[in-house]
Amino acid sequence: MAAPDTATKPLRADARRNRQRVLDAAARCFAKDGMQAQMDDIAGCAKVGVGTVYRHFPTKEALVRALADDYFARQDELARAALEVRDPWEAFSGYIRGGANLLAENRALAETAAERPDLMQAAAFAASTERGFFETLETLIERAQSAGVLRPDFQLEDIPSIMCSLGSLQISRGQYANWRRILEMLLDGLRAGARNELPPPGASLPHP
Amino acid sequence: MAAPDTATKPLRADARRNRQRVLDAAARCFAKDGMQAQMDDIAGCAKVGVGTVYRHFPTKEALVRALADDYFARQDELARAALEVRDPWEAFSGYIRGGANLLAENRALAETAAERPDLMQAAAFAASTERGFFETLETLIERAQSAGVLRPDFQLEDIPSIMCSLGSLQISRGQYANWRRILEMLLDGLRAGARNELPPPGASLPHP
DNA sequence: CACTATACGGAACTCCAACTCCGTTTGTCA
DNA sequence: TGACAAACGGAGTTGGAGTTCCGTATAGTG
Repeated sequence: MAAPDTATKPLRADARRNRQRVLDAAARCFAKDGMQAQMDDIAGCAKVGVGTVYRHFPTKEALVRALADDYFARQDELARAALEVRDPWEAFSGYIRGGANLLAENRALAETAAERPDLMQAAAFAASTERGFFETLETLIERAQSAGVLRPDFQLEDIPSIMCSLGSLQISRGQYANWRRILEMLLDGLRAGARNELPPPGASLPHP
Repeated sequence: MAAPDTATKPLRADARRNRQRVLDAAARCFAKDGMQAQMDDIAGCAKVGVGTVYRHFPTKEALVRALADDYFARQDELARAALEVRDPWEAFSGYIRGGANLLAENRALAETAAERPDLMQAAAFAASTERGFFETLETLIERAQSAGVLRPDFQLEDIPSIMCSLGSLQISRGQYANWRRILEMLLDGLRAGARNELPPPGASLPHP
């Protein structure tokens, strides 16, 4: 899936510059208006014709996808940075907070997470550098669980769900201003020792 | 805000029947396809012409609003029923579970909660019977907090946010199948005794 | 300084989904 | 049962947003 011919030829200088302007404009417009943002507006915002937008990104979806790639590259950075944090709970919860903040800044991606999880998932897998993004998350989870600070029944798949949940509170800028409170309450529920913990999913014994 | 002239004239028998068929069809279509559902499809599903749909509901939004009214009437019922439950935690958490299930059954309302909270709020206020819906929720919260089973910093406004969050996981039927797990973990975080509780919002002293 | 491939701009096109209109049908009531 | 207001059906209209097309402009090259 990695680009088979990334070296298809270096872009002309103006083309490279415009491509970036379009990306920046798209980020701004999508952050502000969500998927409502219109291609013409993005073009205008980038001070470029619509045609130029379409030369670089053949469809609106392709443009969103490009932003999603960028987003997951940052998520990946956050997760890696969290690996450096000593305290396993701070590492885990710090990543969750940071990731949620990142999503909170882009309304269109919050919408996409709810409506097109497939697209987000594809972008998430593409974000992998040498070590996969999800593997990094898995490590954060395992560390926190081994340290006994994260409930043992927490699973990797819970992370996208949590992000999507919190993201949905961002779609309507203004209402639901309390999303951080909700997140903190949820985090309290994720700590080991919360009432209704179940045994970890696939294991009946701890590591021998 | 209650209908000023509900008695504008009794509908003709066929009109009354068709109105109901449209509502039923809309409920089905919106539940299945979310806001993507098309007016023509709804008409077809109700075995009725589009014109008939529009005679009863002048816009798509009006149709959604009618469903939202119905939805909040049920939410109201749930909340009242919860008042009858002895155990204050069961009452509170039972309502939350029931309410989330209700929203989970209607994709379009889950989308609307995220995108048009204003519309949902209006419908929620309209749901009031003699006792307001939100007052009932407030009572559930206070009872649980007085009993020391719900964290004292939990607020009424957290309920719509929680519903919206969980609802967003329903928008893409299929992905995010773990929403009930997320809810249970969140509920664990809502119980009194969770780590990072803050003092209740407006009070520095308990009731004297 | 030509010359050409590459890129640009934005008017025009297309498609789709909400909504309208009007000729036809049907319930109601005297 | 006849008359008429109320309701119906669905082809057609409208508007809006994504996408295309092509004449013009410009970066890169010999």
